[in-house]
Amino acid sequence: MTQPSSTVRELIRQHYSDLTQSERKFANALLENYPAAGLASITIVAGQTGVSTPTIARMVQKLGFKGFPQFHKALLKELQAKVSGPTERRANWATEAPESHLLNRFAKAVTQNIQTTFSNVPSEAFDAAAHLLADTDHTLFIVGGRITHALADYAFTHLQAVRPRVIHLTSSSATWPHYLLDMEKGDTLLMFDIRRYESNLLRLAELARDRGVAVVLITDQWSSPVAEIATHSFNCWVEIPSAWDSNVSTLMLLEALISATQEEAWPNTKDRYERLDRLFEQTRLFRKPGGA
Amino acid sequence: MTQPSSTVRELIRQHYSDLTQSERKFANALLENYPAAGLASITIVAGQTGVSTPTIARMVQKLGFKGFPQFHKALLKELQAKVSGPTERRANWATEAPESHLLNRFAKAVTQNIQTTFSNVPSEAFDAAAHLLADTDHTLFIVGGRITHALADYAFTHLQAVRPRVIHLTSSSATWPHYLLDMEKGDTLLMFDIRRYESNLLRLAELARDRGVAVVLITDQWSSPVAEIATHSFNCWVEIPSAWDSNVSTLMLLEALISATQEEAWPNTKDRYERLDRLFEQTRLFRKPGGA
DNA sequence: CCCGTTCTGAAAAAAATTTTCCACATCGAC
DNA sequence: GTCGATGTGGAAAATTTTTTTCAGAACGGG
Repeated sequence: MTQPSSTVRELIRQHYSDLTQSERKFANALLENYPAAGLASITIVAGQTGVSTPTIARMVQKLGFKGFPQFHKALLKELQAKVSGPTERRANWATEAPESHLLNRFAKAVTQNIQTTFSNVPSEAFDAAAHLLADTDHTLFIVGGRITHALADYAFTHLQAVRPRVIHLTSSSATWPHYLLDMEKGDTLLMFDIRRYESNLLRLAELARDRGVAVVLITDQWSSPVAEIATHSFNCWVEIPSAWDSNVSTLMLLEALISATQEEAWPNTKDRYERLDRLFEQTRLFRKPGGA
Repeated sequence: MTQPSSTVRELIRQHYSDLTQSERKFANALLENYPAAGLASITIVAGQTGVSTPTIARMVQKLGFKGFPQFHKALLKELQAKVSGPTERRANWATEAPESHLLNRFAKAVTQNIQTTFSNVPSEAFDAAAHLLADTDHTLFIVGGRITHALADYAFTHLQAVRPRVIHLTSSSATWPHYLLDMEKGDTLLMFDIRRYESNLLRLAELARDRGVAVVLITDQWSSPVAEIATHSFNCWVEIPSAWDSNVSTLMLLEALISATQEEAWPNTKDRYERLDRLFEQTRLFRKPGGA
């Protein structure tokens, strides 16, 4: 993928690690509004980004251009090439894919799902659920089904960073009795169950409830039977034109919950986060963050 | 500007009868290559059209602009509007939640990420990557990092349903050499690496490439160093106002890739899907679908 | 906590762009 | 064929944009 005459977009990616904070500010702005954000005069571009003109000038030189005018011309050339290429005249400027491409059909369906999902989240239940997830006085158990196993894993990784006493039940239901042994009144069970609902998840939820455990359920728009038992349950719209279901909205709700949990637990867990950061530094397996 | 809300295109049509021969020359050139042909400097624009600078200057004044810079700005503004245009910015997201509720802030940030991500996917590379993932004559390896492990898992679960010969590398890098042993020329490695890029993933990618394996990378907007090596790489916008990154857009791109893969591989794998369905029925662990 | 390095933006200098002015060319009318 | 009106582009003037310079600020390492 290393081509001599690459697009400005590629040039930015290639040189991104060389860029300074202010320069990245412009790089990000340009990538987010490509190529329009780079086609005005250097003065205007700098003003819109909130940096000075020399910063822009220095950056385009790092990208390999002799000066801003050359950079400007390169962007323009790309724009022109796009028009003469596929004869579509009114094509989306920012998007390369034609309207009917799978990418666009997919984006449309998923955006719709996300909107519907969010419109249907009861905010009190959401806040209450976040409160449960942030309760470090009790243990938090997480479990998912066949497909949602990955989501449970994701939830576990993040919540474990936020708070102690988080346990991920492996998806093999044979091991669940062991975990049930340790569940106590006041604990919380975060559960994922989307269609092709799994009966052993329902059984687990029942047993957990009987032990005084609060159940937070993330399910699909048709609601898993676990919803009857759950303390709080949230519906995510998952349907896409495909043989399987999309979990984008599910992940989005999960992330929102994690975010709320973190916000709630922050005073208690800030130190925890910093310790985790230091631990990663020490292992030297991880590079510094890429940007802002 | 007499008409504040009319496009330059419309202005040209409106004033076309007032234009002189040379002026029409530029008008036609602009309409044919809109708006790129008007976004360079007046000198260049004039040169490309084959007329003099005063001609251009007089014409844009006839169109109602004070000068060429104003005309330039108007074109740019139209271009910019296109980017944010197709996205329906919903005024009220969650029906009941107040504007400032975390849910709404979150939805806003993530929607922005998704849009930008999709705008930046090169459709040819996407199709090519789907082709690689659908190639059942070779083995497909999947690997993720610390956080993206869950995404790799998700990808594995779905792709395994679509095609045979899919292998998920556990996130423990100690076991990777074993997998490398079995990698052969023509195989594909699907890799996730978002910031806090992991150096052992880079090493793995290098070794895989050396063995003739195609690397498909899903990374963040700043690009993992693996991108240098990858056959195809895709950038996902992951930034949210939080200490960690959102993987909603990442999952969305992944699902789109899975969807494309499935579409491509369908003739060969339809039977596989039906067999899988029957197997689930037989285990009796799963209930019938809940809805539509 | 200090020092050296790197980064950043205000302002001046340099280089362009845009505009204005004016002479020449073109065209149709008489 | 001459005249007047209109259209056109070369070149200078006015303006703006781009670049350079430099001093202060921010950052990171010891």
